[in-house]
Amino acid sequence: MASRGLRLTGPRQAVVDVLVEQATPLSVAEIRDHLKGRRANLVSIYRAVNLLCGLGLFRVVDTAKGKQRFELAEQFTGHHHHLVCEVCGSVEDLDGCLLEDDALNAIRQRVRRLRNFRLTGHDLKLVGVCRQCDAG
Amino acid sequence: MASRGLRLTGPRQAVVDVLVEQATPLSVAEIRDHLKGRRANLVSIYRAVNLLCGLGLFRVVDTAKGKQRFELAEQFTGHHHHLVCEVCGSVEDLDGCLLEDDALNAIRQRVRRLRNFRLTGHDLKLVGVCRQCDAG
DNA sequence: TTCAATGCAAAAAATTTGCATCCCA
DNA sequence: TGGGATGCAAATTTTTTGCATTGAA
Repeated sequence: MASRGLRLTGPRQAVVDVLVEQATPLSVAEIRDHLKGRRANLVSIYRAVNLLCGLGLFRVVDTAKGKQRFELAEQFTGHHHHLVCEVCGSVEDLDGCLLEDDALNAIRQRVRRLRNFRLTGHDLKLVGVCRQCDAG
Repeated sequence: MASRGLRLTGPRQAVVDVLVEQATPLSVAEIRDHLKGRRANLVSIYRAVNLLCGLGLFRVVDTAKGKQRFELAEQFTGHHHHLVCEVCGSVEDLDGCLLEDDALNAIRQRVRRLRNFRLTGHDLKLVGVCRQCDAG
């Protein structure tokens, strides 16, 4: 960070630590709720996640209803998918990839030719009902 | 709708028509911008899309930054994936499914056993750069 | 010691709710 | 004509911005 004239400050370190500890994508409000003792203004959390997304260290995950969640970039967590509960909105990670390389390469070429779309990645959301909601 | 004591009113019909015409998921604001002549208050659009989602006729698509987009349910459009531009946020539909039935069934059983998660569907977002943004 | 980062307040954007009026069935 | 739906206004929620002060390097 220093190389870009940026500083590793208390609030930023706290936000990073929370996302490292939690294995699941968190909203800004959830990050604040997990700070426990350490302090960081909500505004600073917003600025931190946006900065870190821009640096490629965090990633936005669109899973919640109209709320953005954030997680560590794939270079840290490895590629994975998400189990999203359609009842309560909870999110669990599922390591590994369900898409075959062959299928992915085929689609990459297809959308390139047909739509001039340059595929750079993908995001698979597995929707269903989680343990808690299925029981209740 | 009548069977449930609901009414097919002007604004509701207008919202449905817009989503039928457009082949891509639209936010509430985008729906309003496509009304062209017909009138519907922004609040009524919110209430309409929420009602129709509840009835299973519309579907929420989490693609935009902190905004929800809506499209017709799969029973009308058929199962498909989305090409999402990471630069401008535009969304295109891509018909068909990239996931093999075998892979899907395997994962359904796996998450059932390991996580007690009951899989009901999935959502694949193909991320990349669209024609316009790649050119500019 | 300097300039980026913070925190407060306030603005902006997105969504929901209350209530009197309207209008579809 | 009655009860659901609309529209306006106002309240909530989520996110961003302005600015004086603070603090990491």
